[in-house]
Amino acid sequence: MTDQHPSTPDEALPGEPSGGVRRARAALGRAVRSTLPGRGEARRAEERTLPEATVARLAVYLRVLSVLAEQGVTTVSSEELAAAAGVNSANLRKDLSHLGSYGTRGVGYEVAVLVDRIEGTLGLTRRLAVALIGVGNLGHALAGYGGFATRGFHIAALLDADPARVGERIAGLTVRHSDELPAVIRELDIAIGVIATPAHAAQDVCDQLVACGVTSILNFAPAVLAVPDGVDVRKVDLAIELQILSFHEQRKLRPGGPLEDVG
Amino acid sequence: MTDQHPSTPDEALPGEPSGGVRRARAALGRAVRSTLPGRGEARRAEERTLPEATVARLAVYLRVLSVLAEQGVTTVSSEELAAAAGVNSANLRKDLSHLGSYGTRGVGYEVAVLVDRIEGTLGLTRRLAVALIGVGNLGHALAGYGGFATRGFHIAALLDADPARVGERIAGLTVRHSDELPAVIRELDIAIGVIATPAHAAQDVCDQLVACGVTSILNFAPAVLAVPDGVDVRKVDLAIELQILSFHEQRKLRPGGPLEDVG
DNA sequence: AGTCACTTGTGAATGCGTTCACAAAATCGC
DNA sequence: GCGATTTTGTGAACGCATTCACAAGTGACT
Repeated sequence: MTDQHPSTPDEALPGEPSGGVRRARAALGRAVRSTLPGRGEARRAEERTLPEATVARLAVYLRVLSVLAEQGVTTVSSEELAAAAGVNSANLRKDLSHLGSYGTRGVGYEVAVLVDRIEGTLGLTRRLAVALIGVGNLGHALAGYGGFATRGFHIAALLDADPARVGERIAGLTVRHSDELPAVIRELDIAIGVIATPAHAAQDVCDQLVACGVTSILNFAPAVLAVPDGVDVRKVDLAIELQILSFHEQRKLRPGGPLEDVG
Repeated sequence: MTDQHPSTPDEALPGEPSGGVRRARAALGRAVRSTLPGRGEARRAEERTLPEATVARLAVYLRVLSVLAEQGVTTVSSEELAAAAGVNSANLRKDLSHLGSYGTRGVGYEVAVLVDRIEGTLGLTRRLAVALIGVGNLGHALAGYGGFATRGFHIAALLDADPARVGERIAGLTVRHSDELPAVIRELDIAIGVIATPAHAAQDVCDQLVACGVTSILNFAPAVLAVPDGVDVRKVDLAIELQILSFHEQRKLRPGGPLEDVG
């Protein structure tokens, strides 16, 4: 049935559902107060609260737009862009309208403008420093993964608790011991922590990150992390993704499925 | 939003059996309700369509329950389980109620029963065969990643388009050439395809998988896949996860952020 | 200028998912 | 047996997200 599952959580997942960002807010309606200066600025819209689902899709649009830009496309309609991103065009338009009015009726959107706006919105104009903790099987791959560096991020430090791994050079970086985490965070101004440790170590590492002021964490360990309010955790869990697929796989085989309606 | 419990350090840390959660009550009562459904109709519920978000969470509950089971916990309340899984307890109860009525009022849920029900629902009783296409940086790590095999899955084949990689042995498997994909799928009864190729190759591989009858795909390539109805695609995109964190990171710095609530 | 074809931006409608709140079990103590 | 206590299961309320549908803006062409 479903073409494509959104994340989540989210997405969620889990994440949204997927996961999804666990963010704690003061739980009361719309904590959007802010400076509230009369009505003036039209560009205020870009900064205010964006629906979580929209943020996730903006990143997708950005990727598609980059490809289009490379191909020399300068203008794109919501219909085209939505198709390429695998979403409904009305949905896309509403997403973009949250950033302000950057399209031209009858024409479409200028690719370059859109790229700029989205990058600005996602805060990709400055490169955030990422620390990767856990240089095992998966962490090793992540360290070398080009996709990280391509846009807006750079891995600034690798850490591991295993003394045997400390000193190893991976992707131009030397692995340091986990004990140095606080120092590393301060020295390198780490904004994002990526946890790729075994599950049993994840909460510990997480606590350390939080204690050192890191408020954005990407967790690859198969564990549920508890964090205080104000800390964002996103979870990537391979086993869970497979299990979700397994569920649908099973459903396809079963009687009573989409095509069968017993009387 | 999602009500994440502030870092209660003694919550349910895997390594820490510190008092609290551990509950070892004797498993008596009507332990064997499952064979003789008291109300008769409970069987039906397990097959009906489950909300997508619920499926994703079931996988999380399963993981938490496994940890509890290892610790010798036999009974758990929705409140406890929800806390350990990072969700609202009413949400959890509703999720579980979709599988039927397997709790006992005034007592809670039997861990073992719940594990069984969830595994059954997710179709984890049979091990599905997974083919991994693309044995580059990330694919290599996935092949060796223990988390895959741990429950319900086994990687049955590795493939790559690069002749230089064909023949290499990874995690007990020999890498075969992508051209053999159709043969591999038939021979090994592949149910799930995992794509870990570069972005430009992903759609091609996807099309081949679909053409060979695979209807469940996990995509690690940074590309949007187009698939026909009836095919499930789940996407794991590291760059997008980081960009979402980046957005929230930026928001925290801005005036009007969550911490600025003073009059 | 006027018409036509096209596309954005957005109110309204709909659907989905989460949370609340409470009645209905179940157990325990007496 | 009965009331106190606990906890499930669920109807109802709520909030967020998606989709629909269309008015309004734009350019092209005559």
